[in-house]
Amino acid sequence: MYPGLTMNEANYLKRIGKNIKELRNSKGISQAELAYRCNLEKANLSRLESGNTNPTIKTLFKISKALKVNIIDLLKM
Amino acid sequence: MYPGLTMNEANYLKRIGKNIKELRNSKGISQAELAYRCNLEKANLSRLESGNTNPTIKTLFKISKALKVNIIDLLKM
DNA sequence: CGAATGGTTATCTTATATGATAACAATTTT
DNA sequence: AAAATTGTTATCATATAAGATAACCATTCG
Repeated sequence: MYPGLTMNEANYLKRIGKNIKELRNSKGISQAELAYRCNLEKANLSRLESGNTNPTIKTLFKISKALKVNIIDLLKM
Repeated sequence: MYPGLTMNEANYLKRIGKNIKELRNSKGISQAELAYRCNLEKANLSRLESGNTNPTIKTLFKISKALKVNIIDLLKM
C-alpha cells in the first residue's frame, strides 16, 4: 500500500497487530512465549496484537528480534 | 541490514533520526515546517532527529505522510 | 549592524505505553 | 471431569513520549 491514501493511524495499528499475530502463529508460539522472549508483559502483547495501543519503535524492535524477522515485516501495510 | 546482528536499540533510534533528517533535507524543508505539517512540536522533531527519544508508530506515521514517503523509508537500517 | 531563520537543549506538564497483577472465558489436555 | 493452556480485559502504578514554552547559538539576510 502506498502512503497517504486510505490508511489512517487507527487502521495502521490494527494492521501492525495482525502482522505480529500472523508471524507469531507462523512460528507456532504463544503470546506468553513471545512476550517472555521480548521481556514484555503478556497483557501488553495482547493489547498490541489487537491494535489497542500505539507501540514505540523499541517495542517493535524487540518483537522483530524475538521473531527473527526484519522490523519492516511488522510494519507492512 | 538483517535483524539481530549488530544493531541495538539505541543505534536504531539514531538511524531513524538520520533517515528522517535526510529525507526532510532532500525535500528542502525546515524542521519547523515539517513539525507544522505533522502537528508536532519542533522541539520534539529535533529530539527525534537526534535519536534522543523512542518514537511511537503514530508519530512516524505522521512524519511519513508529511514527507510523502512510505513509513518503511524512515525505518530502514 | 540588527532581525530573522534553523536547530538544539532545558524545564515543566500532560497524555499514554508499559509493567504488574488479577480475573475471566474458551479451548485443549490428561 | 478437572487441570492446564491461551488469549482478553480491567485496574492501578510507573516510566516516558510528546506538548508547551523558553533560552540559546549559529547562520543568513535585510
